[in-house]
Amino acid sequence: MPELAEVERSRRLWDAGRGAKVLEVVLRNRKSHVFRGTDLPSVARGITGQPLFGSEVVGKQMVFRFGKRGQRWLGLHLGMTGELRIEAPTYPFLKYDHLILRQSKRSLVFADTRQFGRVLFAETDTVPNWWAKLPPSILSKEFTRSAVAEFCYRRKGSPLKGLLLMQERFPGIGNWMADEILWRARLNPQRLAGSLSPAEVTALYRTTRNVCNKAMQIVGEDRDFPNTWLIHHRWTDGGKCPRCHTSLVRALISGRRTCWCPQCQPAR
DNA sequence: CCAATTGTTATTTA
DNA sequence: ATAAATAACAATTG
Repeated sequence: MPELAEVERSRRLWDAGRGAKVLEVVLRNRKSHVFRGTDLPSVARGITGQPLFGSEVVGKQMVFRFGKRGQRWLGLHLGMTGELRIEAPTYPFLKYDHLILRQSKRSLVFADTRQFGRVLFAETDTVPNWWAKLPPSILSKEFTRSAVAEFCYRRKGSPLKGLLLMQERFPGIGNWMADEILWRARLNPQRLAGSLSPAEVTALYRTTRNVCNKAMQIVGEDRDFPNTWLIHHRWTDGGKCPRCHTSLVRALISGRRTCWCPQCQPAR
């Protein structure tokens, strides 16, 4: 379930191998869709024998840097079903394990059944283009109310649900987080971005930051989301709004399954 | 066999 | 030219 917080959790998992050398790079399923456009020989050549230098995350994108100066960049995206795991050093592999980095004390595993994820690689002392062009994180200083307001205007014809899924402005937001944010901001997901009052734009901005902040905190402390969050109620039939206990409604909006409370989030 | 799936991107439509 | 909708990608599950 890779959205913002889960991606951070994954990064942290692999980061356990920081400082340790990669003894072997195992590439399985070389034809896999996750390697579309990836030059596999340079991945193997570039990482074998190199220490894990550090890792970063922006939205749903992760980068793991290798080498003494961190000049070998391995970009990972988990797509819809990707996951990172830590296994024993001699762990063999399962069917959908695509990339395994062997260290003396552990194996770093990247698996993805549906293969919408992606592996990128670059060897460069400067930041690779695919990393440099990422938008500012939602929890960074550059993510401001006015940036959200401008985006609402530019995408004025988009339903709010679709708006929040646009990674160019809301990196890391996925299906469940979008629903969570709109529910908390009391905004109907079908409302068009251009229809928001200034107060509603403020609410959208603040709630977005808030939900991201809380999600990161919860993952950091390795806790589960409280039962007062919509996420626990949105998938099951007959789910009730945790706030007012009205029956939740589900429909396809912006092509994505969406859940909301008709009482708290009126259509207008 | 059909529909659905916590994502992105190329193509089509308006 | 823009922006929004749709199809496609691949695999599994009910």
